[in-house]
Amino acid sequence: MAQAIPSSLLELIYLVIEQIPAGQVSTYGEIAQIVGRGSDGRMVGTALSNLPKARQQEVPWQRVINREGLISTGSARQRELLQAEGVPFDAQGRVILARCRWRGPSPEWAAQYMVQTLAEREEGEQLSLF
DNA sequence: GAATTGACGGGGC
DNA sequence: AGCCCCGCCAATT
Repeated sequence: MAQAIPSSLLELIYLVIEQIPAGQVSTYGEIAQIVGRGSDGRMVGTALSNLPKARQQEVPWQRVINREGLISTGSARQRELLQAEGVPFDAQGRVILARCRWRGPSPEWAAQYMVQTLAEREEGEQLSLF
């Protein structure tokens, strides 16, 4: 088995974010949904705002954006990193979530760390193809 | 220990 | 689309 389940909520949040593949993104709310344990989007935001400098190299913080597809920090640096990974943006500068949203951890991984998987999105989430 | 803050989200208008 | 209010709760002060 890989590593132990983090005892601290912040560490677990970091661990989940580390699972997001390059080129894909997730939202604060979804990370919280996966982590469970009563966490919510704000906590994920708090966790990232407190992300130690040392961890910035292992936690892909840039792949977590808000539900609007906007970069909450307004950081140009964050956008550059995402574009470099191939994350699609629309003309309004919003990430096209319909095309690069992370589907969440595999059932196996989720079971191993006792976290949740994302519910299937049956909605016809507008495939804003323009 | 109490009050405040916040890289959020959903719902109502 | 935009705006406002409210809940949620760890971290900070």
